[in-house]
Amino acid sequence: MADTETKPSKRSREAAETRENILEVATHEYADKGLAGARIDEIAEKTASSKRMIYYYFGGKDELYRAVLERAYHRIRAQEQDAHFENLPPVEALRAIIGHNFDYHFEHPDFVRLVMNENVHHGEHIAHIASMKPRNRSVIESLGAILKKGAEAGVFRAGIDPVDLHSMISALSFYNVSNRHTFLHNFGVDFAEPAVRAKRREQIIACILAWVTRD
Amino acid sequence: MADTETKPSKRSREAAETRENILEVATHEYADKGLAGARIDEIAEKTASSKRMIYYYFGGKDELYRAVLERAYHRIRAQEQDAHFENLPPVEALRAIIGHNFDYHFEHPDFVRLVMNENVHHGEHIAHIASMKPRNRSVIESLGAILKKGAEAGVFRAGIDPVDLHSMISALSFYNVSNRHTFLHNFGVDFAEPAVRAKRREQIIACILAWVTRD
Amino acid sequence: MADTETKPSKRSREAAETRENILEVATHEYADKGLAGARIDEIAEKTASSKRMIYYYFGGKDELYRAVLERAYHRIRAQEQDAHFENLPPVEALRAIIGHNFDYHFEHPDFVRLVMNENVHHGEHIAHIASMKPRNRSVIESLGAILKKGAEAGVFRAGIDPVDLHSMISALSFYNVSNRHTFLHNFGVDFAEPAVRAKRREQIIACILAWVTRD
Amino acid sequence: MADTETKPSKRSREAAETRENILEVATHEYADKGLAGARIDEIAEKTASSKRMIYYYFGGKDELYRAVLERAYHRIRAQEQDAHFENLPPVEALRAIIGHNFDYHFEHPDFVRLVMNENVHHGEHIAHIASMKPRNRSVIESLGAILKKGAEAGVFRAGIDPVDLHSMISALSFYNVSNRHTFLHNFGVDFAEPAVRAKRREQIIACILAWVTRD
DNA sequence: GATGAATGAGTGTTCATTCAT
DNA sequence: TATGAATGAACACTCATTCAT
Repeated sequence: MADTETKPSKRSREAAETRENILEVATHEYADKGLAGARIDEIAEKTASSKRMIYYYFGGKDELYRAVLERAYHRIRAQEQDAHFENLPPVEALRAIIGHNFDYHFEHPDFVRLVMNENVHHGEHIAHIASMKPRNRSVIESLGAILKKGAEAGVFRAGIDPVDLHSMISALSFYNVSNRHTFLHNFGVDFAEPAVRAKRREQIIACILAWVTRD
Repeated sequence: MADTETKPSKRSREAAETRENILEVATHEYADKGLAGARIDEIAEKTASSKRMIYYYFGGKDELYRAVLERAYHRIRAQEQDAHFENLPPVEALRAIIGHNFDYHFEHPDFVRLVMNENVHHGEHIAHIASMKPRNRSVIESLGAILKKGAEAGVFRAGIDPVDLHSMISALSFYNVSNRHTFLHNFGVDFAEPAVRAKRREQIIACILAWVTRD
Repeated sequence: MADTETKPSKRSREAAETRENILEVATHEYADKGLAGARIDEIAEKTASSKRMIYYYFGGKDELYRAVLERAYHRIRAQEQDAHFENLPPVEALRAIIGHNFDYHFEHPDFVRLVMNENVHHGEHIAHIASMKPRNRSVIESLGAILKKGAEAGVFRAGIDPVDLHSMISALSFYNVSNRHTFLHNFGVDFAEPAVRAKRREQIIACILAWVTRD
Repeated sequence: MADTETKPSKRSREAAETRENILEVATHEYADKGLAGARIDEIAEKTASSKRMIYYYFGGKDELYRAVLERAYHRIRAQEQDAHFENLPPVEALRAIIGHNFDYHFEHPDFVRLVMNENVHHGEHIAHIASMKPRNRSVIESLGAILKKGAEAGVFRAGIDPVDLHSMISALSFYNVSNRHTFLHNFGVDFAEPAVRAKRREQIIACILAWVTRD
């Protein structure tokens, strides 16, 4: 029956929901407390299902963490691929990309915190996740195309490595979320405050544009 | 008694050494595994003394962590205060400060990782540490003085908030250490490689200078 | 319906095959790991059918174990009954019986291990299996007949209890399989090695014959 | 101080008692239920101390099992070494050794059951215990000396391998304890009944002597 | 000041079994 | 009859912390 493919059974649909529900809860817990600090019991409790199901679907605490990490990365890459700024003039395209990246970090603190945690663990878990590199490549290619167009148009310096550019954008976007609490305590400025956030957004765009345009 | 200050007894000298030894070991453990991931038993084992001493001197796991965090911050602020670049011309001074900050992060990954961890914990522990703000102020004052001198000299734009400038420098320096592992996995570039590190050092300096200098 | 016996339906034939397949797999698992050590999931996985079928056909882990145990005992008793040595002269008949018993143990380690396991469980499961005693009786009767014939012929001592004789044969045959691993480790001799096995076979026959013939 | 060696502190004496108490309880539990069937919680409960102490002293379930196994073997070998029958005439010495071995098995069913369990586990744990072989050697040497003396005196056959002899004695002694429950169920004879036991003791001695003595 | 022994609450994981389709 | 999903009780093991000497 064609139906079996187009209409998944009620059972399997519910199963997918269970899985997704677990991932959602776990994402928040791991982001909030880190891999070592999160508790399987607590994740299970906040879930619509049970602790047993976590083991049924994911195998264990670490494997669940990896599934969470993979999902988080897939989401940001998917967003990046959805956003097509290549048709804009180079400067506008770069402005848009930086702004988009900046906003994404702010709107997805869980992603930022998962990445922090993964670095705390020396990236040992991300190493086990395949299928990540092809997605990363497209980000770089996109930046590369804009840089090339801008260089040809004489608005950008030539010779800028798109990976370097990406690290600049990423570093400046990441910090606002990753270091929010210590920065607030040390300097009394909360990056999450709307006014501060808007100001920083412009500064970061300006900073990077200044870097790519000046000789 | 004046004696206790001028001639510390053998006992108290040894006590200070024990304390320092514990802090050193604990710094590395907390930096390596995070607060939740670190183990008191493991810290004690790597120490020249015993688990009992940790409780004797610091009270518990969290208190030890706070002592470690405080010590790490004191050290970076001390270094920053030792480095006096105010007498250099503004551009040179800023170059020196950025380079110094960049290098400090690279040479003290434990500090970077402790700060990451503290943010994972929403800065709840740094909040309990007093005596941090005065030290932070001096960093900002130092940058403020340079900005002012540069603006007066016409080389820097006017109206730059030294706190914003500090966040720029910090973000760009921090990222290379904090996100080293995920960046390596995703883009195949290891920030810790000497050539990469040197290149990024120059780019970061260039980027910030481009931002603060007048067009 | 007579049909159900003479022409088993396809369904019931398949059902019998499913049952038998489960028993075969379970026999090996229980023999290998013991009742407590065996895992229903693992048994189900190695089966051509599923975990649900185990519960459908047998009821549960313990009941499956009993079915396995019963089947294993039925098989050895069936073999013993198939082997008719009563027509041989007493000494030859006894030789044949001992040799046959010795070989059976070697060739059916799963049976030996199931019996070991059952004794570990204080024989609580075998107690629930009916229909075992009549079969055991025939072994004893067979030995009794040979002993009687031998005593009458003057080659065996009189007054030997066939149950005692059976326990001698059984003990000497069982040990080679049941204690193979510890004996190998302790004394460096592997009963399963062909040369060792052949030597022991002769010694055991000789030993028991010496016992029944000497005064 | 010499005292520290001759007079162990109260603490360490109590610690040794705790260890020993755990071993005693664990021996019985492992012997009763097997490695897979025994429960750490249950062992802990029957102990004068706690579950945590089991992990403190032994490390885990398997390691505790190994400690139990090692202790059980050390005890039987120690008993064997304490019993000196070498000065008796060969036949009497052998009688004594067999009787002693037979009795030991009856009086130490835990030992027998631990060995059964170890064989269920394919001897994988005993393989990790060092220091067992030298002790085993002395049993064989002892039997070898008796066999030699008996052969020289013309009462025993020449050429009997003491390891073979040991396996005969061991097999016949072991079975009465190891297979007690199934034998009782199958043949209605309880090896543990005093009369049965006494009868089997004599039969086993007679059987082995018949085998080793010259016709 | 220093050490090994002890503890209880918790932490990840596994198990036999049952349910819904 | 057959299958994947679900369950709760139990299980082995770990942790920060305290006690006794």
